Amino acid sequence: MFERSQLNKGTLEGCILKIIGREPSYGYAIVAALREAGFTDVTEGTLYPLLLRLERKGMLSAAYQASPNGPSRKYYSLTEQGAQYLAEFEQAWQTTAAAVEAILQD
Amino acid sequence: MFERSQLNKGTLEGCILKIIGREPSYGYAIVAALREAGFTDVTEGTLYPLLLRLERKGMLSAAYQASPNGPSRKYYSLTEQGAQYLAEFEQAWQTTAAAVEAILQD
DNA sequence: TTTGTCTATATTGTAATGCAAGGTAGTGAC
DNA sequence: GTCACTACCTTGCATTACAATATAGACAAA
Repeated sequence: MFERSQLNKGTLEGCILKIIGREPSYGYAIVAALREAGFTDVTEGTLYPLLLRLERKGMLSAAYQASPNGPSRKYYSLTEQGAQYLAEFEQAWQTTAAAVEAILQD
Repeated sequence: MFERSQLNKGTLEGCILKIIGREPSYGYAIVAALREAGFTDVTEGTLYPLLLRLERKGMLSAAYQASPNGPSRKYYSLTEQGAQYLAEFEQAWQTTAAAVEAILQD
């Protein structure tokens, strides 16, 4: 069986930055957005470590904010460095996707 | 700096199976095919371990054949199991690519 | 009041993967 | 006989997605 999750490597990171780039968001909501977009199997166990990694790398900045429904939410914003990283990702994605399509077609 | 190689995870494997599925081929030629398709940075150090892995998993079968230019070539062929795995990969790729595009657009 | 559900974040450990680095060896041209 | 090209292989490392597990607040229903 082919493990679909292998295809998430590298792409998830970029997608998360893109989502946060639109407007600051928090983990629980980001998981929902990813699932809706088609990453149906993404769980919190995947996302939270990833967010922490991106924060430590300086791609994201974070601030807690009270929630009306439960525990405080940790809102992430894209830093300038993160925006640049995102641009690089988008470029790389297009290049790689084109290469894969070139091979798969026919 | 975004590491483009992260996007290769999972995709390379499928692309290799696809190339071999068209007609049996050997490592050195497969590297050339990948480079031409757009995986410009792929090296033998990446490919050979991957081919061995796929062979051990039963996705590929191999046979040595003399070369007119140098050492014997190890020709790989797609097994039945490999063909099924490839089909699963193609399906997964389309799903994932659609999800990424959905997020990146706009 | 306690049970369950939804919201929300975090940590630990593991397996898979790409890749750098290094090594071996055949062929042929100069 | 040295160089360049062809052709294969192995060891070890860093990154990554993910499962599993833990913690905890809010709130409704039983």
